[in-house]
Amino acid sequence: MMTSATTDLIRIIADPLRLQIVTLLAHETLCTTHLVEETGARQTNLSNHLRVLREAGVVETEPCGRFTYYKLKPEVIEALAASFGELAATARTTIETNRKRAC
Amino acid sequence: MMTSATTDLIRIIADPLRLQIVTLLAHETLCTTHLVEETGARQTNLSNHLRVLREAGVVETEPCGRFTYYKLKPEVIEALAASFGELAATARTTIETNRKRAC
DNA sequence: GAGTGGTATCAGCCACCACTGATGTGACAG
DNA sequence: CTGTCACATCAGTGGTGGCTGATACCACTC
Repeated sequence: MMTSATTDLIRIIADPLRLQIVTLLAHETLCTTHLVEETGARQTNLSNHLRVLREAGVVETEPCGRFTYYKLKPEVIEALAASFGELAATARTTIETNRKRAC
Repeated sequence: MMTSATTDLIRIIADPLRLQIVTLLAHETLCTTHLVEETGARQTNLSNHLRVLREAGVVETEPCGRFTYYKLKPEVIEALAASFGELAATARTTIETNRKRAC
């Protein structure tokens, strides 16, 4: 099933910059400075998006002196992957059995 | 890897109504009339979204007299699931090995 | 043919949201 | 304490995109 929490999550991840952030964080835990370098976006802009990701529970912050490390929470992406996997399996069955509603 | 085609796909699926359409079509091949009943959206609105999904290669149309059946292409959702699965695996490894870039 | 029902297209409106500049806060170095 | 750097917050703006009503198109029935 696709819960409404999952739907919200997809909307949040669907933004190009946020998806780029998530992809970068999947490979390496980074702080804002690194993300500014990697994405080329302004610090303010990034901070806004990171706030959205934080409030959605996609990333966690870890203060380190003046820096703030952002780490991606794997279970969130795993849940997303599972939802899509389930949806794909359902779609596959529907096509293979030609399940169709009569008009 | 997340190709740019995949990112576009996510943006397209992220819309609430389109995600609802995709979920419905995953379970059963339907025509526009059914989708109007199920979603409660206007026919015009649905037709617009279906156009987007069609042009993105997410769904296929199958004319049947006056009706038009819409069927979801499983391989598209499977590709999406695979991308997220890969991303989740990478994120899991990053967390477990505490991979982190120094400031 | 005329009428009806299913669907697509078009043009306009409006709301949301991404981006920005300015500013505030908090931590370190000198 | 002062300056600097990393980061967050705020208010304003602009553009994209979703929704709508009107309309056109096509297939079927009579």
